[in-house]
Amino acid sequence: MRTLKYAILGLVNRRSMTGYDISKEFGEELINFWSAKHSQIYPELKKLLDEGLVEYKIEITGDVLEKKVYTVTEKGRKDFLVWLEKDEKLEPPPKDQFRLRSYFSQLMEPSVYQKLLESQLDQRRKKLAKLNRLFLQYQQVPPFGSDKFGDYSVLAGARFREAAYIEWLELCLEAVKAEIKEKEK
Amino acid sequence: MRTLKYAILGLVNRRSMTGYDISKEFGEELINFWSAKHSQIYPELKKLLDEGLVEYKIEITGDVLEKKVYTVTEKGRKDFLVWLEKDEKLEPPPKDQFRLRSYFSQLMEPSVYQKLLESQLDQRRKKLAKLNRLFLQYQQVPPFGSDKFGDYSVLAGARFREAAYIEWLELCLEAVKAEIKEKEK
DNA sequence: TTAGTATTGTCCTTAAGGTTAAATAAGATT
DNA sequence: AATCTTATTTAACCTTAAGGACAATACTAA
Repeated sequence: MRTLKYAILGLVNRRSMTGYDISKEFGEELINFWSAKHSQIYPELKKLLDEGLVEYKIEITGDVLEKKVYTVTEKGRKDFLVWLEKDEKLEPPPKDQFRLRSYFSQLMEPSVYQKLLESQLDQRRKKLAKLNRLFLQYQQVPPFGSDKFGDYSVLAGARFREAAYIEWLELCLEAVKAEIKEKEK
Repeated sequence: MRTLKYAILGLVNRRSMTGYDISKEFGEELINFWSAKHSQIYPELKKLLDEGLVEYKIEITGDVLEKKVYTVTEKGRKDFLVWLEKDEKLEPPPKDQFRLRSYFSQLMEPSVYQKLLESQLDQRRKKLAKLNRLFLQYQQVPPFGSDKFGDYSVLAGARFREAAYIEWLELCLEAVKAEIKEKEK
């Protein structure tokens, strides 16, 4: 369903930007639920251009470096809004390699699985701590309609998600530890 | 990293099965964190065969219908175990269309976003209820190493995930409702 | 002057997923 | 007994998504 199309359209709708800027955006807040390499972005921008959904002006940085600054067209804005307001069915649950490993975990030595779990936990906790630090910026929920609401909302969502993942890992870890104790008897 | 390869190898390692059986497995517990269409499975099986990681025997159903029953080879089992025990860095967060919409939600009328949120909530709650029903089967945590541990673990994980998603949706809904009330004044 | 950042792009491979086709089997119905 | 439906089984074909590798040039600040 070409979702990248709408991610880009949405970003360019906020403010004019270059392909490089878009690329950077995917490395900031968006990274918690969307990403794309520049090798996807540039071809997609070209496509949007062909479809008349965006247009660009060339700006010169320094002496010669040409930047293509993209702006959304009226057609593009409409197209984006139609997508934005669409009520869709749930997507299939995301693929998750670690869950796949856990599904087959009985084939490992408990101590090996324990190590994997601890490594995951460590990484997830660090990630959550980072999200929490970002979250501190918000003294209160920014009002819906304000610039900050989107950022706040997805950040809050990412925190819930990570916290839930950690809960799950802890549960698994408990079970493995119990097993190891059992064995020692 | 050809994760489908390992998903299939893991399944076939449990018990011999046909492509069709594998296909069905992806529609059951696995569906909470992995899936694949048969149009991916058959080519992958052929590849695994070429690599000597699986082999098959033909069984006849009825008079003529040939079933290819796949079994993992020793080489395949080793390959699978190496993957299984690998400690990997976190994957990038999964793409999520609804989060993307939320990120841009300020561009919608609050009432429109409210409808979207309520629809998502409805669907997620139904899904969680289904997971909870399945979860009732387990009186207690099955011991690690037992057949059921994998099933239990990923089911528990799916419950945490859905519950967290619902929490997030509720938080968003609160914010939008507050905004609507504010406006009415 | 050199290292790092900015900027735009192509090419190639694999992964993913949808559509269609085609044949047989098994069970239910008329 | 004939027929209808649903499940089983394998497979080709096509499109999009994703991500890594390669390439080239320009600007900025230490």
